[in-house]
Amino acid sequence: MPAERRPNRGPSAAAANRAALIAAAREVFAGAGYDAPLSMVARAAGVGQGSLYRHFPDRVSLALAVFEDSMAELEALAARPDATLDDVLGLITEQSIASTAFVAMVTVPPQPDERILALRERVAKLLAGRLPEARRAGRVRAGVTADDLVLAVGMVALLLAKVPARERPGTAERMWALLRRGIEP
Amino acid sequence: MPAERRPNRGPSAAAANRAALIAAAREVFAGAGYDAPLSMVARAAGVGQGSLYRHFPDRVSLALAVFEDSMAELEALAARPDATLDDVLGLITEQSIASTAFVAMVTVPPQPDERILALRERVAKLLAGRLPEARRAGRVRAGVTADDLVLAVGMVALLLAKVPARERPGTAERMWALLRRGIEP
Amino acid sequence: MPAERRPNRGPSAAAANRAALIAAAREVFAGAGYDAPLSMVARAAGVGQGSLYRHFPDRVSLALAVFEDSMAELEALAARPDATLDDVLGLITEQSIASTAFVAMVTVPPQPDERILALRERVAKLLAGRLPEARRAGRVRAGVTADDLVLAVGMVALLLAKVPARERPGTAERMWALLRRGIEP
Amino acid sequence: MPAERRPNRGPSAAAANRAALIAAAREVFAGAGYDAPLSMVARAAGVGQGSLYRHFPDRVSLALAVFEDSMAELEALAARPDATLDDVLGLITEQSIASTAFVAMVTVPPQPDERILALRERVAKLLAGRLPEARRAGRVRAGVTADDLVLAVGMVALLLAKVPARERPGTAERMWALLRRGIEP
DNA sequence: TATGAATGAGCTTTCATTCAT
DNA sequence: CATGAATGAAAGCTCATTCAT
Repeated sequence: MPAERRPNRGPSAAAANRAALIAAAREVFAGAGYDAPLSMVARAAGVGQGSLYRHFPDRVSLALAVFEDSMAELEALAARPDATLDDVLGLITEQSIASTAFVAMVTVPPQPDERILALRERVAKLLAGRLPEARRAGRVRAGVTADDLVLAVGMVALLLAKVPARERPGTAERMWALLRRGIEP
Repeated sequence: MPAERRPNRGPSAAAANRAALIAAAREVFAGAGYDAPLSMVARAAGVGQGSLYRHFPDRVSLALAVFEDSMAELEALAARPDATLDDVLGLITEQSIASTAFVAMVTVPPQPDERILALRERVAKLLAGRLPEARRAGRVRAGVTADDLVLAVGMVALLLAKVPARERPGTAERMWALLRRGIEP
Repeated sequence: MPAERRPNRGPSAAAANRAALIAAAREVFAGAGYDAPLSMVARAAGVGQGSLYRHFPDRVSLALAVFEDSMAELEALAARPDATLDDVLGLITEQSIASTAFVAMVTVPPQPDERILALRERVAKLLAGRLPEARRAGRVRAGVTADDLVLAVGMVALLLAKVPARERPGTAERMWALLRRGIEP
Repeated sequence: MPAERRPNRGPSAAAANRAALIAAAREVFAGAGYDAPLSMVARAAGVGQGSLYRHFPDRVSLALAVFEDSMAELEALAARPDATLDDVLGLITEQSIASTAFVAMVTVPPQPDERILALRERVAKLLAGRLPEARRAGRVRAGVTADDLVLAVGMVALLLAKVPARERPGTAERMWALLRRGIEP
């Protein structure tokens, strides 16, 4: 009688498990950092280790899934015709504060992983999309590229990741005060 | 065949071992980050595990030794009467490029270790010392504090740590182009 | 040639592993003392280190499992209405001979561990339960407390632990010959 | 410049070193137990590790030297014509309280080491010497042998070793209250 | 397909012992 | 002959990954 084994809820549970894993990973990555043990994620999701590996064969694929939401949110904002570059940067910053791992990983990939680079491209594209208009509006200097912005965003995210959560808003504020002036004409 | 036991080179090897450990740690920290396994350092130094622990009882004391040189160099520059804030920031940036771990650790301590915080203080003081003059020279805006500079410096170092070595100079250049404008009046 | 990797026998091996670990620990504790390396237990059980730690996260929990049988046996005897104090002491002595670590640990806890102290309490209570009757029967002097008995029992167990197995019965006999006279009125 | 190496005080220091090692070992064994690191002994003695090994090639030989004093004290007492068995047992008990390691090791050797067994013999002989007289004085029952006494003494010492120092006198008292009655006719 | 136990590699740390100086 | 650094073999423990059920 090996204690109480969670019942095999069958294939129909697959989608629910997947969702639970993503939600759990979001929490865990936020709380314990991107390097948290995967077993912690599985436990938090109430799911077996094996299921985690079935859905997400490695840490990166789990992270990608976790970050997809944030990414979508970002792209949704960027797609709105009235969204300015500042709006986009603002949202990224908010996301950095809430989930440093996401922005840092997306903008400054820790390993040369194909899939992560793809994400980075999406961010770059999204920023590039807002850039011409921002230039016209006199918000951005000529020399500043979308790549510069990606790097700046990532840089701030890396910093925020090292800062206690309660100091993040203030720190983000201070760094963007510098960077914004550096971006403006 | 147990591999080849390293001969006991005796006490005279102590100094050489210590130096080898520091050099190896510098490499390893640069390559694999500040969290790299200490055993890797010992291996890279060609030194037994025990010797590493004799010389440096914990990770921080090893790091302090590794970074002492850089710190001294920095303080030497800051002590020269003709050194400007830009000179100091420039040197820190160079150091960030060469040894990202140093600047990142000093400016944005990963753990609240007494000794690391002391280093941070040294850097902050050193920057603060150059600040009034830089303000008088019209190089720095009123609102910018030494703390802002420490954060900025750390932020760039964190970014450089994630970037392949050969892209570091260019990346540092680009980020400081933004930040410098943010700092100036 | 990395030796021969043990095949992963799957979850069905869990119960068997647990039992093997307990059995191995009983042997190892008896042979090498309670301070024996846990890795030795894992090896003796033919089980990976990780499995040992999964089943028993620390030394104490392993010991508790090992000793639970003995404890139950003891309490079963003490619960019988016709059991005398001598019977109980006799059984403890037998157990001391067979598994010195158990009695020594329970009666004279090496560390102030909550769970071990609880075991000690169980033994003390169990002896105390038989004491009044033994006094009435003229088998125990007035001044002798249950605590005295616990100490005496532990003391003998410690001694037996240091004595080669084949000399244990005789040694126990001799020591109890002294102690019994000390206990009687 | 490797710090401050203790000067080599030459051969004449040998005796002083030896004495310092014995004194240090006595302290260390008492404080940190018989299993304390030998390096701790060397440090406490202000002596190099190598010197420790020169004087005492293994832990046992160091222990023997440490215990020789106690042994001599014991034999001196036993040699006095007016010393009773009780006196000798009393002194052993005192020694047990002060330095549990000594009595435990001498009376119940942890390993079958020739030299330790010899010590045990000395204790047995010493007790045997006082036994006939104690029997005549009606202090000891006929069946009780010197070996019984050695075992009893060792047993108490083992117990005391497991008991916090401040409880030792009381515990010794209680156990000997039992044992003494067991010994008397 | 889900489960969670099994596995062992790898890391940190300690310490007995050796040995160049 | 003293010194103390060098050495590496454990030991404890964690975790990514595999795999029988």
